[in-house]
Amino acid sequence: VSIATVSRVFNDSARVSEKTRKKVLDVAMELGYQPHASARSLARRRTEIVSAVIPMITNYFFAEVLRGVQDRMAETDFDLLVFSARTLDEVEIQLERALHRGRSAGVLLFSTPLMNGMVERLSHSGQPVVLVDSFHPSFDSISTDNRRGGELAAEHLIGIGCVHPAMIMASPDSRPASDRREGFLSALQEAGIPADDSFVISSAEGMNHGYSESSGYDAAKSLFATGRTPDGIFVTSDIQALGVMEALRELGLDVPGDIRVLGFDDIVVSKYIGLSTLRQPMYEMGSTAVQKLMDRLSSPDRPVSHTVFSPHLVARHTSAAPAGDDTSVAAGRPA
Amino acid sequence: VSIATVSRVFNDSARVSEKTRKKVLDVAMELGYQPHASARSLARRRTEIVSAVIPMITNYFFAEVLRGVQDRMAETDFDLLVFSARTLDEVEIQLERALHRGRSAGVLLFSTPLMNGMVERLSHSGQPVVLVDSFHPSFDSISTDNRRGGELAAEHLIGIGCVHPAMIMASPDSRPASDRREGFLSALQEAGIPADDSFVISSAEGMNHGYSESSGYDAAKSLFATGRTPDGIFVTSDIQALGVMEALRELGLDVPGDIRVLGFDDIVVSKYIGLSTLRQPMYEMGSTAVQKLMDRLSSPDRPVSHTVFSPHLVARHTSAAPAGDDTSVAAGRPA
DNA sequence: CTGAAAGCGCTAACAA
DNA sequence: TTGTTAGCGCTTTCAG
Repeated sequence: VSIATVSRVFNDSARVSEKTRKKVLDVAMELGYQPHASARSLARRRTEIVSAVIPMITNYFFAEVLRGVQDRMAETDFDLLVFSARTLDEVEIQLERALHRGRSAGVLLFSTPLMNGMVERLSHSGQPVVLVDSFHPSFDSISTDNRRGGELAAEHLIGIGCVHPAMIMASPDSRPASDRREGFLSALQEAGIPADDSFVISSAEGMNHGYSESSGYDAAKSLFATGRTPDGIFVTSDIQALGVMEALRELGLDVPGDIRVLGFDDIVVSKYIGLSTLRQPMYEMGSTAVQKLMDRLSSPDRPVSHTVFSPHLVARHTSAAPAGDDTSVAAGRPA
Repeated sequence: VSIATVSRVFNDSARVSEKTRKKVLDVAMELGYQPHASARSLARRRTEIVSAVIPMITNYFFAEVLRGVQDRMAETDFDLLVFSARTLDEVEIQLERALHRGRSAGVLLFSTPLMNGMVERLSHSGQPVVLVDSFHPSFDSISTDNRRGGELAAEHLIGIGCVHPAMIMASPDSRPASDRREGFLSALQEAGIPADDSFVISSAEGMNHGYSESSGYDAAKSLFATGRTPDGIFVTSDIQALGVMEALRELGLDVPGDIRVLGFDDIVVSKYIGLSTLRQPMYEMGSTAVQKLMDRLSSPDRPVSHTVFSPHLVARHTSAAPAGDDTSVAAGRPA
């Protein structure tokens, strides 16, 4: 019944007899005793908290990734502090808050390009960081092969017979969005379609880097306002695609009859509205990110590692080929 | 340049001259000094963290509520610890974790009926709790008038001419779901439709209390398997309604031509798929919850308070009345 | 294997 | 207005 011994018990120290361990545990249970988190981390000089900094929690993409994060985290003794932001400026503020006062042991930074002094700020903080959905040579990261995603999009659209493809992308400041454009355009050219930037229209900026229903809606409207009449549209996210489809409906265009739509992400609702898309393994991205962070926490000197997932096509109703064409048979409309 | 003085500066104590305050702040800035969170909360005997315990973060309803939580929280010095769970059992585990070791100053408990020993456990923890989307006389709470929601649903369906309404609800264990049923059935009877429980089919239980696309899908399938042919369906959540609509599509039924669908919540995607629904002020529920918690933290002895929001009808495409009928003109399909 | 004692970095009386 | 001092509840040498 000493004090150091209790500490040993709660830290699984080897140097404590089975007998006293049990005694301590019993009494602790009876009294409802639990070691105080703050005192513990003060003494140990480390916390058991990880921070997640997330631009726009509304975005369903993050909801999926978060599930992976939470599930993996539940297996550890760490808790998750969530900081969400609506704009890039807010991300910096929230990141600052996350790094603040040594509250957390490490941070997961989502979909945020590392600007200006952020790299130094992060290194200087001493906290390990893992980048999710972005890249920087100095930090562990998880991302998707967005260029490849763009290529797959172009190939699919061409495969189902589109001859006038177009693309609606999020802000060009979003690296994933511009990588997807690059892959898309290059695959079009590869296929003999003389593609250039006029094939691409960018969502209005602002909130959430253009990844929103409303920016997709606006972009679609302005696309048709220019007089172009594409027969297929690749959109950089499912969430934007929802807005695009709403706009098409208002324009009296039938999907997939008059025009095909292909999104990106494969958020949960996509299945239920029959939206064709390029799937990112969101859940895995989340859980892998946590794993990477745990690995680095336990061995800080390991080399920086980057994991890149490949997107894959999920063809559904909105990109169904004309009857008789079976290029998209693979997935088809669910059931 | 003393130590207590620095503490005073960082705690906005009045008893420090403008001059030294500035000096301290300057030096702190230069050195990048920040008071250590754990040490501070150990000394003060209180943390600046609030825990949110959320069943199934995938559910878009929570994503919306969380936005309200985050926004309000950003105005305080508190950070948010998120614990998500997939089943009710997991909720208990996560709640336990949230109350553990005094990590947080208070907790927000979402959509969870207080079972068995939970009331005592919560009171015993010493941490204030605010219930969101559930009710218990002993704790502050925020909820929606679900019974009224059910009534509104029935009135709307009847208003657009439905004569054989049906309802697909989540698990009967979900209090919001059964309150909605109660309101729904009583309004039907009020209108002269001899309604009883045969009008209602409950989603399969399991994950997330039946609030999921797949459980909506399954329920719709089994509803029609019984041979019933309703001309309108009230579903207890938009998320389930997505599954219901998918099922109807497969059954070859046109919405709203053959049958009308009315959801609950008004999650973001509902607007984009034209789903009629009963809107809960999710954002406000989240921000109000945080406010209530802050209030209680600052004055623990205030009387328990309960806030009840009223749902309101958002009529869209899926409940459009036959041409010529203008009962649902108010909202209509979004421009 | 167990206890004693010295902090971890800060706050909060209490003096000065 | 500022400094001194005694903890907050735990971990961690260092003895025993």
